[in-house]
Amino acid sequence: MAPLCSVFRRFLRAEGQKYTQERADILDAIIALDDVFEAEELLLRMRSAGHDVSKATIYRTLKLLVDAGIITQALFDSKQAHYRLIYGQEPKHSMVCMKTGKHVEFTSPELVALRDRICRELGWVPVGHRFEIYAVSPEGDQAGPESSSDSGSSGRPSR
Amino acid sequence: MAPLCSVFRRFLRAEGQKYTQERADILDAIIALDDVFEAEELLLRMRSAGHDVSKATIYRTLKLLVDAGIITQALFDSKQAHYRLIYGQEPKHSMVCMKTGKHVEFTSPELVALRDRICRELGWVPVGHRFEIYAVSPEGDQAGPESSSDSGSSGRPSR
DNA sequence: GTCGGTGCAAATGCTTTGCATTGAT
DNA sequence: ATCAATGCAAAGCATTTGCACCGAC
Repeated sequence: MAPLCSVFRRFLRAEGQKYTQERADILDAIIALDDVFEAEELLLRMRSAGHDVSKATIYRTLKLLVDAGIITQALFDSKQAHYRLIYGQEPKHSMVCMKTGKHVEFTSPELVALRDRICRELGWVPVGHRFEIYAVSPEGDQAGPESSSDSGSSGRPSR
Repeated sequence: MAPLCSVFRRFLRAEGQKYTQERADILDAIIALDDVFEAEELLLRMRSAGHDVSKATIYRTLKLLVDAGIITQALFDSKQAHYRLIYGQEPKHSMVCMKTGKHVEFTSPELVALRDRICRELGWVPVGHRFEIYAVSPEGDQAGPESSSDSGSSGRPSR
């Protein structure tokens, strides 16, 4: 089992906050999810697992988990916030399929190196970054070009 | 003068839509802005320039401009949508200062190369990408470490 | 026993939409 | 003339917040 609860607990203590049942349950649910997720989804899964929490608490706890460095936001091309576990994981990034909506996560040390170099050149100190690729997956490609008169424009997410 | 209006016009015609005064004014205002902007900001600037348009039209037109490949969304670490002109420009990315909130734009051909390689390795066809760096700018650094007991966590935007 | 946490419902704030009017083609 | 666009105000929706009660320390 992950040391994540201890990490969270430690973080909360340092902030003068409490480690409650709800917060523990939310963290457990996130670990069980093991993928990119959104607040609503988390709520539903917890509910069906018999661990009911209010939406407000979900949101409040997600914020804490982000601050604790345990999760981070991901998949920004959407109006809804998405999150992903990061603690103890190599930095991951998303590749999103423009045809099927499917997304896969990948890691890239080169990317970090590139980031550091760009920062150095500009005199900034790197803290973090976010990289998202929009592409067409093999499956989406097979599906053949679809309707929407979209062909002329440059690569941009369909939101 | 930019050929942007013709590009937009052509796009609209192809979609069976009309090139109206309002749409022309909005595009002009965006060109004049010459930076990352948000809907509200655009509205205000247009208003003070005597080109009043409704908020609804701003939003509707921004969507069209994105579809036309003329602008794109940017600066995702915020609850508000931000846009940036992209037509005819080298792909730009943002570096955001975690202390001052300042952001600068930069370009990076290496990044595109890296993206293409990652896609190739996974068998996907690249369409576009988005890269955002969170860092501390020289000015932010001088300001010295500030209050919020944040030091322990990994790099993540403060939202 | 103290604070801080939780749930609820109401409030926010950006963005979208329905509808009657206006305007581009 | 026709069909789409505009403006307005109302609706949506994810997220946040105020407040009374509850629970971790």
